[in-house]
Amino acid sequence: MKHFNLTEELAHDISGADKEEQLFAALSNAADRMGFDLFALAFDRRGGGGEGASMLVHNYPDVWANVYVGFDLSGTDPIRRAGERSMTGFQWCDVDRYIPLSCGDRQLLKVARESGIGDGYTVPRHLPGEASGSCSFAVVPNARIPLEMLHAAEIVGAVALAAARQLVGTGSYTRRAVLTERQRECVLWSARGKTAGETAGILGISEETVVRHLKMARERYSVPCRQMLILCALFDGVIGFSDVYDWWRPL
Amino acid sequence: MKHFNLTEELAHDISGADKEEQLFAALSNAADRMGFDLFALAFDRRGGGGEGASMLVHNYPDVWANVYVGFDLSGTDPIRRAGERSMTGFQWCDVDRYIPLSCGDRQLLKVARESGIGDGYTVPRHLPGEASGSCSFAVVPNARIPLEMLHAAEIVGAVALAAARQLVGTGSYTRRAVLTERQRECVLWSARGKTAGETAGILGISEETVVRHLKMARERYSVPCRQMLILCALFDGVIGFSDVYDWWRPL
DNA sequence: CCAGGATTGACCATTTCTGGGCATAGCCGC
DNA sequence: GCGGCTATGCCCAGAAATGGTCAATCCTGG
Repeated sequence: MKHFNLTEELAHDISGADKEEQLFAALSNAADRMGFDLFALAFDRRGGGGEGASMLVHNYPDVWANVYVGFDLSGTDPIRRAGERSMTGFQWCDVDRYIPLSCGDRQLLKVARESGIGDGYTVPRHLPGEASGSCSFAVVPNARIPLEMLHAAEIVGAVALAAARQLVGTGSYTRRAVLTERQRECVLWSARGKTAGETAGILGISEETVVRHLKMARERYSVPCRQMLILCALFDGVIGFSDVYDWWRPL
Repeated sequence: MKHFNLTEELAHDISGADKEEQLFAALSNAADRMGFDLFALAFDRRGGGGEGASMLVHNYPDVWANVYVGFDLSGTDPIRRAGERSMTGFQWCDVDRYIPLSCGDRQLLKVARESGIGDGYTVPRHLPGEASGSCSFAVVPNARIPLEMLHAAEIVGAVALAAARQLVGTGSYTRRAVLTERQRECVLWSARGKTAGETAGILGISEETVVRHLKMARERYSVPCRQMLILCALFDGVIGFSDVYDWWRPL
């Protein structure tokens, strides 16, 4: 029962944290008790009104933290990208099962290793339209990752993310723009690669009207171009991957 | 170590399932071993258009299943709604911490109880733009919910959802085209809403060259327009939502 | 060494998109 | 009814994207 009780205990500590410092202390203790050297919790809330909030709690080496923040690597971090493709935690050495690694990605991981970060385990969580976050536990280079603790890490990470969500606050969360049915249809066909003219034919309306719908949709999301309109709709779940999937998959 | 080993064992069984029947059997066994009477796993690929876009595996009483499906209660189900607002599993008796319960919601829960479904624990998971799902474990009315097994249920549920994702079909990524680093960068900035000219300034190269990279990238994916190029890159994990996140709702 | 790919740069004609404006009609809530 | 939202249609000017061709440099694998 050792591990089980440990998980309970750590989860309890973490969920009791009501300040960032307490969360740091609890996570620090948790990482240590589970046999990890490092931890990093990142949580981002995206409010519809634009006032987002985020939290970053970690004990990564300063060298790496400075590089990461300085070069704003969070945008291209392959670990973070993999987190968008997994429903469960994953080991970093397995990221290429989730996403392809580019040269730049490998370079980033290499620099991380040189900065004192070895293998790790990341627990990702997403709330569509509201927030995304991840909680990672890692060891120093060449150290053994405590495989028997990954399930504990999964629980502890999840609890930590829930705690972070509480701390960041769900208060003024407002749903973002909603598209009308017609707008949604136009965005969908646009995402499927149709031009305004083709979409007009499909929907049986004038091309000018399709253009108008897309124009209104762009205004709702306050984006200037079609690419971003489609991405916004995708993230909001207004359209889904599977809506578009079969249009380019058959190749 | 009993619970810990049990979790490992059940997780292994479930992740080994490669058919819906095997998943049913594994979940059935898991629920039983953890002290639950009932289980239900629902997985939805966004969009719902194509075949195999969703999965439902459960051993709920027929009475309830018929009512649920017949009246299409999934749309109003408070448990499901709560699942969209939680990053971790939750007990059904705590749903009002996540969402306000309307009279209709309470009525729905009451009918469920009369149909033989007591308290339960639901593990929700979301992948932005791709899928949402939940895995619930429940007991019959007036039975004690195995509180000491909730963490195990969290793990088992997550693993079951990951398995369902594999079965439904979008789980494993297949490498189609690979973009060069430069192409990837151009696609990324394009996804962030930059025009070829702006991207050129950012990358410090000529606009013509950016256009060329995007052209080559489109050819690799055999798509005619920028929208689909970006979607393909997103599908493949070449770029991620987080890569573009902060650009499409900047201020 | 040579073939092939990656990267860079340029030009052109055509299509498409974007941001303005304008107008009619229907529907819903106050 | 009035105001607001939605849907529809049209016009225009300028910006951007697309598809095609040509050419130079650099690097890597055979």
